[in-house]
Amino acid sequence: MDAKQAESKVETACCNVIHEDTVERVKAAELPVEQVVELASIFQALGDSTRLKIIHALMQEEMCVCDLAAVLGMTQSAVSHQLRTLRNLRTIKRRKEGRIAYYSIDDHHILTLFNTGLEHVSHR
Amino acid sequence: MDAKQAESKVETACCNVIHEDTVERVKAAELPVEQVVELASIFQALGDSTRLKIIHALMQEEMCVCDLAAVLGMTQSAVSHQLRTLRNLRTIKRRKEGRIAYYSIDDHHILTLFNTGLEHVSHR
DNA sequence: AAAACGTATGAACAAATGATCATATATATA
DNA sequence: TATATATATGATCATTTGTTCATACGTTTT
Repeated sequence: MDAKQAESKVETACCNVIHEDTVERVKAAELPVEQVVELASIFQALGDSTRLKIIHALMQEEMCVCDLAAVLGMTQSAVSHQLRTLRNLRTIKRRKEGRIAYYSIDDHHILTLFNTGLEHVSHR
Repeated sequence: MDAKQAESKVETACCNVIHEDTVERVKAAELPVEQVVELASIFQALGDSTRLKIIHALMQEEMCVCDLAAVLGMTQSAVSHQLRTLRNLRTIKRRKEGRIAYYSIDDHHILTLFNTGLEHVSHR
């Protein structure tokens, strides 16, 4: 390996690899990119107070947009936008009855995450 | 209640409350704001691919910044910034040995969240 | 048919975010 | 002491995010 190759080997970092064995082991254990990205998007959906409040509300019972807005003290529009976000991620689902849209939890795995996180916060 | 009061009752929403009993019940079950905010910040920390990769790497073994940068194929600076974010949230901790900084998982509740989420991703 | 109502959505904007670059800090080595 | 190395950090910038406003859409009521 000449100087050029050695240089390119560390082009992504400003410093050299210190523990080659560690790097190799950890690289070998790496998760598929798509999996990490999807995981990140799930956590990101839960990473906002408004959306958490919506989820927690729907954990109690099915609700329409208007009632959610009243509970959260927010604009109907703001709530509707966030409901869309959560629905795109298949976290919640919608049921229409006339002009009223009822939302409820769709993905119940989310509840496990929510409760695990909540327990964590409680036990600080 | 006069017209003025009735109007202020629904000032946050563009529409009227449809199910008063539902709104009351859900309001009664509301979580404390600080708890929701803290919960959101935890999930937000996990809501980024880079940070998830860092956490997953540190789940394997303790690592220094340089090796992490090599594994992630990222700048030392970018990694350092994210490490700071995670450390501020007490998710990871730092051990210094000379000029080398070794990071490792601090909050092991995070691992439960990580694995629960991962399981969720795997099952569709 | 017209008006009222619940909901959805696009545009606009401020705030937050994540990466990069340059540089500072601190420790080790020559 | 001077230099090299590992890490930290402030400034900058492009992108993303969350809310608001205005308005459109679809259903119900009058």
